[in-house]
Amino acid sequence: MATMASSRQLHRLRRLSTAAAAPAPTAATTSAEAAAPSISISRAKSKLRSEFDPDKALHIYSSVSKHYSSPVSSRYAQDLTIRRLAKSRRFADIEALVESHKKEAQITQEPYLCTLIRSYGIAGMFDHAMRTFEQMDRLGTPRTVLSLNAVLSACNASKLFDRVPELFGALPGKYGVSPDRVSYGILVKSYCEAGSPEKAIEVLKEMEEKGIEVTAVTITTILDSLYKNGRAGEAEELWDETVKAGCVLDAPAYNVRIMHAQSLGPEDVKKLIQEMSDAGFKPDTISYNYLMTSYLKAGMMDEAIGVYKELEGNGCKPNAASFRTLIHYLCKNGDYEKGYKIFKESVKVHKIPDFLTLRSLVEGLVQKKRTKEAKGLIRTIRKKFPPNFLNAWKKVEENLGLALAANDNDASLNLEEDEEATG
DNA sequence: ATAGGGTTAG
Repeated sequence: MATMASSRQLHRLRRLSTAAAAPAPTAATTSAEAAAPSISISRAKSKLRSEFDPDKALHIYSSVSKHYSSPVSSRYAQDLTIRRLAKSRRFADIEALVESHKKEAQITQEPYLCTLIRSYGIAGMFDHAMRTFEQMDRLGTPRTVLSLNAVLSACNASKLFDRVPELFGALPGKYGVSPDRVSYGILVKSYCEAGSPEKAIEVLKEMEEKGIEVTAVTITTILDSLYKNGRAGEAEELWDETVKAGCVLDAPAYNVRIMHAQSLGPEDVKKLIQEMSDAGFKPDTISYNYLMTSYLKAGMMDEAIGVYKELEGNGCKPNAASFRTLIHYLCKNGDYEKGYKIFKESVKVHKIPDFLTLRSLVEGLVQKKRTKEAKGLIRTIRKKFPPNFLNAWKKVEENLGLALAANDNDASLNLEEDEEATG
């Protein structure tokens, strides 16, 4: 299974090499919709999380979408379905699905229509998003800044960062809608994503002149971009100016600073977490993950495990990244037994790490002759993962079978037997 | 009811 970071990179590359809206040669059909039984949104969410087959994802989503209640409650399910379909380049199916929603009675409600614009954005189908925005008069949907923001956002989501400033200039006049602080936030994001945080800072000046509030969200976008472009000095400057201007920075803003401090060392991270607390913002899982990671990078494994163990006491829960990072570094350090313990905890809360981490864990366990643990891990993986993951996993198992035959005479990993034993 | 921060290592 691809990691988040690399799949995002792949997505970017893919977008550059293909016309996003070009339909895949698969048949456009939403026939699943007719047959889908009704299920609750929360049930759909949990099913969608583990469903990697886009057809099945579509089926699950369709079964819930007709019970549409509000944009918020179905957003997660909708986004996930679109992402699955887009990843498989099923653009014709996405179009069929989204267009079918334009026939719903709620289409005259702007928030509902915005979810459709959003879906096209997530799929990288910006021209469809734009067309939906333009169709609003015909569909009888009143147009406010909400849909303006939706279409600008879809432009960013489609990675067309250069087009956002252009649309920001043209659309308000053309459609008689004034941009608000969110619109400006989207504009700022586009400059940052295009690698020009200095242009984003100029936007801040324009906002001040026009009396539009600059929020912590907008500042955080720019801080992140400055740090990522190696401009830490300018980031600190912006932070100080923002505080001086009386804008309240919050937990996500602190986390951007902590992200940067992480590369400086655990002491710097600890100091910032303290500063964050003192300022009245509760450090969250993301903050502590940075602390844990900085310990791991410094080879301070016990301290890192300490951070992990204290998460709960600090009112936080480990997330998928906590497990993955911790197990990854424990393996790198040869602490496979400790890694296995953490792995078992990740299974309990349904946050199993990615393929590569699991591979290095099981290989390490076998190498250390912890056959029982290795078998336990393999049993769990077979139960928990979808078939396309298991195809790659099978190769890992096969290689281990060879390694075992060569090094270990009595403990062979007879996987067929194991499979039967667990039923 | 729209805009922000995350995870390995190569």
